[in-house]
Amino acid sequence: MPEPQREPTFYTRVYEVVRRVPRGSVVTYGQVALICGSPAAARAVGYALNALDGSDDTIPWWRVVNAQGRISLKGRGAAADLQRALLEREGVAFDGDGRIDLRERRWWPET
DNA sequence: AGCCTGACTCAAA
DNA sequence: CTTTGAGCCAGGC
Repeated sequence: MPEPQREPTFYTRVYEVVRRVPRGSVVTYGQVALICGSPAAARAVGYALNALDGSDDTIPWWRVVNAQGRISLKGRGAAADLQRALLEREGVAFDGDGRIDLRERRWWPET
């Protein structure tokens, strides 16, 4: 029998990683890419999350921010406000420039 | 198959 | 501080 199913796709890996991010913590796109095996595939991570489009509420997409600790949905308006609201509700604080203190909020999987 | 785009990131100027 | 270019992956035409 030929291979019934190949390794999980990049999307799948992204979802699995994001799903493990605990409440009140955040990760960066680059981090997720690294965990998925492609250190420089941060763009694909964003693309994967974009593909969710709210159809998968089991994935805390709002806990993913860019490397500067800021929300990358700046150009999408409503979604950006939603993300910030959701994070603040989990206890994640933003400074005057809309940045999160990654030194304290960054989550990292256990090897 | 090729080319373009995008919720990204980093280094260099 | 800002701007530019290159690298990465998947999807649509």
